Amino acid sequence: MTDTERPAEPERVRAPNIRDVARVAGVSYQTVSRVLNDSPSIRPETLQRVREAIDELGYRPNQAARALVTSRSRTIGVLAAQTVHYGPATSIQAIETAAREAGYRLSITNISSSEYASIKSGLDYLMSQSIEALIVIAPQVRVFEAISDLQIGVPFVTLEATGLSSDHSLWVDQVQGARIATRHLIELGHTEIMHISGPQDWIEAEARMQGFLRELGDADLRTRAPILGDWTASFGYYAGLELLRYQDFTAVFAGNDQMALGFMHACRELGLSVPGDISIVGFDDVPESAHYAPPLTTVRQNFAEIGRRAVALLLGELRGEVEMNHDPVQPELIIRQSTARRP
Amino acid sequence: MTDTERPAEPERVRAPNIRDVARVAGVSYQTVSRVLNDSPSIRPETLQRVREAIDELGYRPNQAARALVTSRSRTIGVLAAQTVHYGPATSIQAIETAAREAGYRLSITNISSSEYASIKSGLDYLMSQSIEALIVIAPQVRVFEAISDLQIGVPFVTLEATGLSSDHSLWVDQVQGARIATRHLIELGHTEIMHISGPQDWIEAEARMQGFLRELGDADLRTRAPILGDWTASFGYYAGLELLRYQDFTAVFAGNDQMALGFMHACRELGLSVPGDISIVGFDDVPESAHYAPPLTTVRQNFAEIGRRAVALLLGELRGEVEMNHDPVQPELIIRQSTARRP
DNA sequence: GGTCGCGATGTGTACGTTCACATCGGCGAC
DNA sequence: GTCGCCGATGTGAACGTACACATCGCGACC
Repeated sequence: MTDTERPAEPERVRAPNIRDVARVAGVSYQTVSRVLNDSPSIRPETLQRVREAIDELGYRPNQAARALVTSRSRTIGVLAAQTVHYGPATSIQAIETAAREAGYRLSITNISSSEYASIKSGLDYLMSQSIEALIVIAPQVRVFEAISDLQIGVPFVTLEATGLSSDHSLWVDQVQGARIATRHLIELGHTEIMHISGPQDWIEAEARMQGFLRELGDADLRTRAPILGDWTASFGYYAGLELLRYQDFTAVFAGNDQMALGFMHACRELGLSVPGDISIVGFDDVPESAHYAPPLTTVRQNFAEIGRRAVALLLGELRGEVEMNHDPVQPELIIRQSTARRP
Repeated sequence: MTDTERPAEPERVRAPNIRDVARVAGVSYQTVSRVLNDSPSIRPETLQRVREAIDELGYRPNQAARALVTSRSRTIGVLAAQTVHYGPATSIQAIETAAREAGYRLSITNISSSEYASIKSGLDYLMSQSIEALIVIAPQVRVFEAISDLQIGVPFVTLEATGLSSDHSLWVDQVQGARIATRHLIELGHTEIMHISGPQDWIEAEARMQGFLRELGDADLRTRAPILGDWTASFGYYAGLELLRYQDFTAVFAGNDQMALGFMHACRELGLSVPGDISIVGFDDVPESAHYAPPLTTVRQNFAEIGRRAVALLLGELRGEVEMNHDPVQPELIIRQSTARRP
C-alpha cells in the first residue's frame, strides 16, 4: 500500500487540524479555537465562515491535544463488578448517557474478583487514564482501602452503598428497602422468615441484611442467621434445596430477584407451593421478575436514577459547586403473587 | 481557592512527567521514554535506576500526550444497544477485558433507538474520540449505511451478524442455532411450530428467523408468519396471551430466553402445561433460564468468546496481520424441561 | 478631537510524549 | 593499530490545542 510510485503525493492523509480550518476560513487558528469553545466575542459572519470551513474539511477537534493542554481528560472512570447483572448494567447505561451529554467520556473497568489486588489493579488502570472522577459499582468493603492507598486525588462516589461514608456515597436506601420487604412478610403473618443475602463484601448486601434484621427486631421476632449467597439463581436454587429440608420457616426474603428465582425453583421441585406454602420476596425488580412463576413480589430500585445522580454529583463537584442532593432514592415495594398470608 | 496569600508557594501540584523522572534517575528523558516503551538496548543498571525513579515519583505516562504524538488513541469504540441484556453485556465485558490486556481502552456508546439519526450520532461521537477500531453490537441493518456515510476509516466488526457482509462480521452461527432448536422440536413430533422473533432490524433476529424457516422447509412443514417482538419478557407474555387463543400450534421457538419466559407465563395463566401442552425453546441460555418454570430448553451461545474474538480480530488488523479465524462460533442446544414429545 | 474602553482578532508559548537523528565509547576485523 | 560498526545514550523537533497577552479598529465620552 505504501509503495506508491507517485512521489508527488504529499504525504499520508492527515486529519485536518485547527490551522487547516483557519486557512480555509481565512482567519487565524485562534479564532477557530474560539468558535470551538464558543467564545462570546465572535462576529456572526466570522462564525459562519469558520463553521463552513469545519464542515467542508470534516474537521474534528483532537481530544488528545485538548486533554494535553488543558490537563483535563474529560473522562469519568467506572470501577464495576458484575456488569452483566441488571442493576449495575442499568446504572452504567444511565451513567454513560449522562456523561456523554455533559461532554465526558467513560472509562469502564471490570473487576473479576473482590480481592484487594484485583480492585487495586482496576483502580490503577483507571488512574492511568487520568480520570477526573470515579464511580464505584463493586464490592466496596475493600474499595475504600484501595482508594486511600492509591491516593485517588479525584472526586468519587460509590453507588448503592450504605450511609456510612456519607460524603462519597449515593444510594438507594437499601436498609429501608429491606425493611419494607420484611414488613410486608410480617404483615402477612409470617413469623419465621429466612434471609438469603448477597456476598458479604457487597455493602448493599450488608445493608439489606441490616434492614431485615432491624425490622425483625422491631417486631420482636426471632432472627436467624442469614445465608450468604452470591447473587446467582443457582445459589438460590441449591440454598433452597438445602434449607427446605427442615421447613422451619414460611417466608423468604432474597437479596435479589435471581436468588429468589432459584429458590422458587427449589420449592417447585420439592412440591411446595409459592405462595401457598412459602412466601418469597426478591429485590431489584428486574424486568423478568414480573413473569416468574409466580410473578415475584420484590423491591424496585431506580438504578438509572442513581446513575444519573452520580454523574450530576461528580460534575457539580468538578465545577466546584456546592454539594447536591444526597438524599437516598426511595425504593418501592412491588407486590405480585409470590407472597400470601401465612398458611 | 486561587487567592492564596503565600506567593512563595511554587505552583499547583503538577503530575510528574518524563523529565522529572529523568532528573531523579540521572539520565535523559529519552532514556526514560525508552524504558517505558521497553526498548531492547538499555543497560540493566540504567533500567533499574529509571524504574526506581518512576516508583519514587509515582509517575504515570500521560496518555493524552502519547496519543497526540503517536496519533494513536489506543481506543476501541463500541456501538451498543440493549446493554442491559445478558448477551451484549457479556460480550462487552469480554471485550473490555481483552482490550485492556492488550493496552487498549474502550469507548462505549449506547444507542437508544435504532433510528438512523441515533446510530449516526453514536458513531459520530465515537469518531470524535478518534477510535482506532469499532465493534458494533446493535441493530445492524442501518449501521452499515451509517458507517459508509460517515466514512469510518477504521477497521470494524459487527457482532452476531449474519454472514452477509462477511469481512466485517463475527458471529455465532445464528442460522445454525435456530435450525437445531427447530429440529429439536420437529424431532419431538411437532408439526405446527410458532416463532416469536426479535426486532426486524436486528440481524441476528433475522438470522434466527431464516434458520427457523429453512429447517421447517427442509422438513416440508407448513411455515407460518413469525411474530415480530422486541426481546422483552413482557412482549412474550402478551404475544402468548394473544396467540394461545387459537392454539393451532403445539410448539414455540422464541427468539430469546426472555420472550420464552413471558410466553410460559402466558401459558401458565391460561392453564396450559409446558411442556405438556406446549413445548418451548428459547435462545441465549441466560443463566436464569435453568431456573425458569420449567427450566428452559434453549440454545447456548458463547457471547464472551465472540467478544474476545472481535478484539483479537481488530488488533490483528491494526497490526497489519493477515486475517484470522472467521469461523462462526457454533451454538449448542441445551435440552431442559420445556420441550416434550407432541401430545 | 484625543483618549479610553472594548469588541474582535492575531501571535507566542506550553502541555508531555515519541520519532529521527546525533553523539560517544568500546570492541572486533583487517 | 586503525577503521568501522554497534550498543547505549542524548538533543532537537513535532504532534494539535488552549491560554495569556498583544494588536487593531471603532465608537463614546469628556
